[in-house]
Amino acid sequence: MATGRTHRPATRSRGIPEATVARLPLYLRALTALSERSVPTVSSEELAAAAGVNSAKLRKDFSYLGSYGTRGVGYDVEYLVYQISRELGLTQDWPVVIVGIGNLGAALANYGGFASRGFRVAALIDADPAMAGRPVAGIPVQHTDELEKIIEDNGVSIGVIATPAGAAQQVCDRLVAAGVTSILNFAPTVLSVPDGVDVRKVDLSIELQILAFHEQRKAGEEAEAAGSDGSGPVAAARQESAEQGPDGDVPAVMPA
Amino acid sequence: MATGRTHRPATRSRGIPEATVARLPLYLRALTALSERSVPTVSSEELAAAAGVNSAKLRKDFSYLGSYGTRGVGYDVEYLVYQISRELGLTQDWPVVIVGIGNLGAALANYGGFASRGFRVAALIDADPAMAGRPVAGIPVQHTDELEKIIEDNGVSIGVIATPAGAAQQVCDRLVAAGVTSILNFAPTVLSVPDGVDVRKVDLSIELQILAFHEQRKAGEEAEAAGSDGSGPVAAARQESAEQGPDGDVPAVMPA
DNA sequence: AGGTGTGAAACTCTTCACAGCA
DNA sequence: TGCTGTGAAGAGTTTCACACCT
Repeated sequence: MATGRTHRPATRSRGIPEATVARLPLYLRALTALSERSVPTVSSEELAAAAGVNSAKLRKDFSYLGSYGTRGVGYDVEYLVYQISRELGLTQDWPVVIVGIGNLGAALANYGGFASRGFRVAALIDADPAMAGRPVAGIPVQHTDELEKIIEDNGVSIGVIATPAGAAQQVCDRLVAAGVTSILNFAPTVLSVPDGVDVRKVDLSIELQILAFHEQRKAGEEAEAAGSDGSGPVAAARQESAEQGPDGDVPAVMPA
Repeated sequence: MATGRTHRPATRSRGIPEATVARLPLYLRALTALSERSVPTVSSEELAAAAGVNSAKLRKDFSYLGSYGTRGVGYDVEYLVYQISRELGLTQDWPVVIVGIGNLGAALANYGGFASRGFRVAALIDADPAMAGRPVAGIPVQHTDELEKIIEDNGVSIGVIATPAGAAQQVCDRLVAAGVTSILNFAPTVLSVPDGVDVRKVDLSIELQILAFHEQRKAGEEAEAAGSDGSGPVAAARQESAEQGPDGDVPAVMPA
């Protein structure tokens, strides 16, 4: 890793594993659906199925949060929704700005999944003066010149970058300088940020490339398997099938 | 683990770890940039920096592909581009269909990153009859009724779902029935697919929730730290900062 | 010298399997 | 009885550190 020294002696055991954190939103989504159907309790087995994980993993994940279940019964849906929301920090309001209002930025602005969690789109920002003032998803687009003012006035700490790759680092620098400490990056570039700033990235073409890898392997195996196993083509077999591998791992910190 | 493997003692040692596969596109992007600047060779250190990983990891990753470097020198850029492309299956053409042409679907259709890899948008499909015939990114949108025909005529094995959550499973079923074996899902739902079909998902709000978790933790630590360490506010401290955790892990299989 | 390739150690995450409580 | 909570085993991933080649 970069410089660091690793272990943090102190900071106590608030240690929820990253892998667990990444699944909490999944559980939350499943729980919200149950809540809307007024289901009072769920077993780890049922909830795991709804979230698409196995029950042992789910129970282990929840064990990091505390003992919120009842043996012999299961989990109280409403209570769990609250606990997970709190753990994820969704009980507070998070103003976010979206920079780069092309198709993707517009899609993000219109995406209902944000508002339903604690996220509020505080502003849309674009470098194109022609966009300024035009409303997208009911929010008027503002010019990049206003970026710093917007961040400060709204106390924004989370920024979404949906600009072309070429503009991303520059936008990122300005966001960070203005006080943003978490960035969700859709531009296909590695962003360099100072220590203390989190970056997560979503790269559409990377996901497709991973699929292509597996797709190619299937084709190869298929050809190779001709004859080795006489039991029909696809066969039934194990559930589980498609786990999404360790995907991510975005370093985000870049040593000059 | 995606679908397939597992069983089958045979299939020989073509085993590239998932974590490595997930990083190959990152390396490829960095290498492509170097290639465009006509850089002939790179060291693991330089390339790692450009891709945002550390050099030991990069060398280990490449070691799974073979010994493509030269000790004391580094890696030949063009050669590596080719080897990685081949490994990912990008030396062949992958026709893909995008289903659901809202803002997000349109963004995907317009995304240049696809064509520049081996992906070709074979068709855009939407359920809204009013969209039919209208061109998006130069490609006319076709109605959902045509889905099966399009898949078959074009030999499509990769499908992208950008529909609302409610329609996703149905679309998924039709894609699979028509022969698609890899799906990239943008709808916030767990998709149920038969064995042998890969699903990767991208959920915008999940990424934001993970950022919120860390953001909240930062705020907490900051408050808690007041006084414990006299050296200025933010301090240097842990480098580490922004690794994108084990993010993914999409189960994709959903019972009932 | 300079930088790759790689065993081995360290760490993280997942799965097992069962004790223990409602 | 039924299902949670969890120690322990197992699998996968990252990092170390150095032998080895150019």
